[in-house]
Amino acid sequence: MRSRVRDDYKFMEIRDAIVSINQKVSLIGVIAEFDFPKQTRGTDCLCTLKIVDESHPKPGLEVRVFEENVEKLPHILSTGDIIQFNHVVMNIFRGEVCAVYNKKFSSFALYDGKDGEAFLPYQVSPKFRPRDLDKAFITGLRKWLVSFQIDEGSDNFSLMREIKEGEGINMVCKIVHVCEAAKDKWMAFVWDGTDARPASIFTRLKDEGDHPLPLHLEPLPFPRDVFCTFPLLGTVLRVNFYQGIEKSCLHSLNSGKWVKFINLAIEVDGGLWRGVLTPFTKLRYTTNEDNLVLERQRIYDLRLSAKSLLARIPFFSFPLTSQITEVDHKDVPCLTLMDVLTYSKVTAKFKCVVRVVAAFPWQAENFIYRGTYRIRLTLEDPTARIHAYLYAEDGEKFFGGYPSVDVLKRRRNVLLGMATASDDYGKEVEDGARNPPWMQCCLKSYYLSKSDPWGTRNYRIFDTMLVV
DNA sequence: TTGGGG
Repeated sequence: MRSRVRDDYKFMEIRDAIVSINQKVSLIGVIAEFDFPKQTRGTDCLCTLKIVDESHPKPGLEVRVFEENVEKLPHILSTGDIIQFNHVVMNIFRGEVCAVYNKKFSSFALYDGKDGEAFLPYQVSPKFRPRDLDKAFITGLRKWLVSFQIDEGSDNFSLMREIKEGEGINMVCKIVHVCEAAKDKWMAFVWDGTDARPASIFTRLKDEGDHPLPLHLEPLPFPRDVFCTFPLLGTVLRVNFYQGIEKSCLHSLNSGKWVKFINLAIEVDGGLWRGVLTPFTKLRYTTNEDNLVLERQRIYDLRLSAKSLLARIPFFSFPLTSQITEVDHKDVPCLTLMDVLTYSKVTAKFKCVVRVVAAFPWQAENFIYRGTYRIRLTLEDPTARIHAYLYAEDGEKFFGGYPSVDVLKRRRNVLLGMATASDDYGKEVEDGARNPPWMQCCLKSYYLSKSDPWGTRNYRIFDTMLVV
């Protein structure tokens, strides 16, 4: 009897636990992967995590934790943290071995990973009782973890430039910002140094007046000092949280940290890419020395070091086969719209490669108002969107004087990548999604009010000619 | 008891 009590307390290596089906065991391991709480069809909430130790570094053991509410589930701060389970039951579920945490008799304790020094858990379940024995195991795991590299097996991780709509994208990215974008609506901003593919635009230009194409997915524009912390090259993907899981996601997404997402959902909204963390998304262990992280940094460093005038052009505009514009200032290097947004002076001139994703007004006959060109264009590159105006003599230069409405319509259609048709009354209507071509343009920024130069900053296209 | 579905 005495020995059974002792056995109860002893940690089992994962290698031994997986052949102890239907037995109650105690385990301690490093969290290699975890997902976010979901309500089960029964009475409980569930979160699943995968633990590894030296005896079983891959693929790890799944532990399913059932608890009566989200609060009682483990709130994991980071993959790589250490978790201890007492009295979990080894089980076979759908042909796979796993450990099941039973709220009636199991307990857990969560500790910092390899960078931790303390033996005080940061979260424990009510039934947990600490013992001296735990410390030695925590120290051992922390030591082992220093040289541990996770084995990704055959899992495929997409670059930002490979994302497409659907569920189940795996990505390695750096968190560049996390904020409460609106009340109770949190958003993470992630980046891997590559450019997302331009998305088709499905909104109608005739709605542009009342419902303009958004410049960003966050409800309010950022203060400039936040933008200034964003990378200048590569797409920053906005990531939303599936309702109710923010609380368990947020603390594991810290700015500056590289993360691996498994099963990130990808949507397009207003022609902008959006990631969604769902209850089926998992976070996987990674370090700054991870091969996949190093690979992304190499790709980015290579982009940054390119010396050509076109070094910062969008990946998908290369090699700019459709030259629809000609610009003066040919010897000036191209910049990104994030360069433009974060430039240190209000008054400046730039050259960029962008797509025109919207125009207001959209009807060619309204481009000229009281004899003067006045059009607001929405410009996009992989880093940002801005409004830029085509005004007066700059419009004249752009459209080559004052051509007939038919010629203007044709040029607009090319510029915006749009098809039009006529309705039963001969009225022009838009036909289908738009896929605008890339164009080079010169941009100048200026202010409207000297008393508030940053608050009234505007952009205009200049020295640019449409040649279609 | 509960447990991703295709």
